[in-house]
Amino acid sequence: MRDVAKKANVSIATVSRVINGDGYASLESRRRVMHAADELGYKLDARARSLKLDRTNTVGLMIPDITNPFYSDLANGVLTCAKALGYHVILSATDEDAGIEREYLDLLMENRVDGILAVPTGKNIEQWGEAITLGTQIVLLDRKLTGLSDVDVVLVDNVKGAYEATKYLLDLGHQRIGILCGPLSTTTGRDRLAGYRRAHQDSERPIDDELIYIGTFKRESGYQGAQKLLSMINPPTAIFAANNVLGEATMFAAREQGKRIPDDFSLVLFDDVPWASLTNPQLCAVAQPTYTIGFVGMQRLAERLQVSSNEEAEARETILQPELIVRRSCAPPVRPRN
Amino acid sequence: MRDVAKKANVSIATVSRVINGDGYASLESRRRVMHAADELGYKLDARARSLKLDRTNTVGLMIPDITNPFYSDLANGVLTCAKALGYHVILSATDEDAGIEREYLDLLMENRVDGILAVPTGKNIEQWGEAITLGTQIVLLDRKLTGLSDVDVVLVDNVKGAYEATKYLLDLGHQRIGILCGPLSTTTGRDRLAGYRRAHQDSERPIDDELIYIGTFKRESGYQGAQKLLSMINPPTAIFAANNVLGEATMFAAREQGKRIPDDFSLVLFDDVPWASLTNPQLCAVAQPTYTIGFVGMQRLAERLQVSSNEEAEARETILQPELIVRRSCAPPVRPRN
DNA sequence: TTGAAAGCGCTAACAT
DNA sequence: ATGTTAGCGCTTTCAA
Repeated sequence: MRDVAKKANVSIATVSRVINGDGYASLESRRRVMHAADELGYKLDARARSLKLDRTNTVGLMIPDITNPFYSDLANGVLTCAKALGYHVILSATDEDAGIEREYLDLLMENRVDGILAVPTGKNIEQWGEAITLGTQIVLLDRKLTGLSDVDVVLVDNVKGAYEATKYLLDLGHQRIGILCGPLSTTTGRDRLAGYRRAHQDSERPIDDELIYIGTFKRESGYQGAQKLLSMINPPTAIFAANNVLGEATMFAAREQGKRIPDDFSLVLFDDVPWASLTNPQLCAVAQPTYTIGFVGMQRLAERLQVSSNEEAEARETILQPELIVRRSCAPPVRPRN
Repeated sequence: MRDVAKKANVSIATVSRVINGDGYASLESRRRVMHAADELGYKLDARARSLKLDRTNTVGLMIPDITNPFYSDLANGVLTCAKALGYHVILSATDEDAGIEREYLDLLMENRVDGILAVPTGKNIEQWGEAITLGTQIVLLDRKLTGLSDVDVVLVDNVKGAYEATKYLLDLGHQRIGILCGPLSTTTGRDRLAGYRRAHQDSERPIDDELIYIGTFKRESGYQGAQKLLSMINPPTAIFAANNVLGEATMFAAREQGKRIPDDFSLVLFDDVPWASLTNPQLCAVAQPTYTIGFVGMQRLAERLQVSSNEEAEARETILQPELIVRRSCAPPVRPRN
């Protein structure tokens, strides 16, 4: 900047003004500065500016796994909205690991991002609380953090989605419905299980606890869970997989055991995927407004940042609606048991 | 930091030393500083530090589309390696748009990222050249930039992959093989077409130019291209889709036209996807070491950053091998024509 | 072992 | 319309 100023025969203040299109500057200075700037290949230093202005125009985004289409679609929503609003985003993948999550949280705070969007692991409630206390602007996506009010959150009605999926299976006549569930440290894990339970209650059907497999949201867990359920002496006639990865894993497990869908058992996923209608059979799933979660989350965060210095904006909870997409992977049980 | 110093009754220099575990500091000061620091909820300011140290430990990553499993897997490789090496990454999606790419390039440079990893659109050769001239450390992924030597690049042997896919179809007896190709502004577009051509030459089969559909790597393009090819009077008996999205779109187009795979036409994709073996039929594809491209790319960049100030490290080109995965979507043509 | 002070590149208040 | 200057939070040389 000094160099540009020298070359253009003006002060660095003028250079600053020209660069920012801000204050006054004569046409002549403007021309000279511009010229000198690209002669020298000058690029503004965003760090220095942010140090002065106390804002980085950067937000942090933490998701469990970028290769899961749910999260990558969600991230896409964030990126798109962020771009429109002039923010850029530092992305980090936590792999559902509490340690990694803490590490990234620190990192983002050290970089003084303007705000953070996160699908939290659920295992660092205290740290998140601390971050909020320190004044960090946070919007949670997809999952809540129990005990942490005071945070904006954008999510889907998981109880409802799971309820409808389970109800659909029950109405088809299934008596033994297995569930491949995520960790109970997450609200998505808990709520989807709750929906499953409530549907049974409302239909006055008992639940065999053997049919509830609680693991993680990852492939291996789904695979093991599906194997276990499918090889029971009295196996379920339907399986509800609590996310897309678990559902995919179930398909593989079924193939290996030579089980046919929906002949041998019906399958519903929570979380639809683009290729669900290309599989054999086409997959019945609870669709979520994935992209929207990210997009709206970024909007909320931006709104918070506008009023930041004002009084504490009170926490808002945005709940989006899931939708059951019926496809061919579900059918009445062949040998219904009573 | 000043506050911490005050509270601990030491100078800010000492605080700095303690925080960095660097220089000398008495056990007593160390203790006092640590105490004061977390009493006050002190967090180092990475921006200020980077300003001083002239390095940000941040790299930029530019990919066309995060929802494409190829790029998200690649990004995953980058993230994983970056984490291991202590870098964090600013992610941006260009949507194959030259303007957006330029914008992000500027942004990353303004933020003084230590280096940039990019799957370039191919439309901003000049800007990339300029960035390099200005001393930015760059590693290109998946695609080269013609006319730009001097850049590290990590990619797959696209000619070979396309050659093998096409050869496989030719050997099955197909005489009319359609190709859904990406933009020729990208080396992936050009090279995959080149492989297709060379396979024909080597087998001494003519190519009907009507069968070559050059579009973009996006869904709509694939859909239109597939529709066009499939509704020809003398349609191809096989289609080679130059990426996974194009292949997926072809499946949808085929379904709408009531065409069966592989009965009515065979299908091969460039770029395997996780669910390729769950579709009906299972999809034959050219698999790429996607994650590795990202991982190795980040490694290369880190290596460059180590020697940066030394003499110019000369550009290295890393070429990984693709592999044809034979699955059920290919079969001999039903009515081979001569 | 510790402190004082310069300077990284920028913006903005103030002075001209 | 333009220039001078303080200061954002940090590291590091130099001196004590």
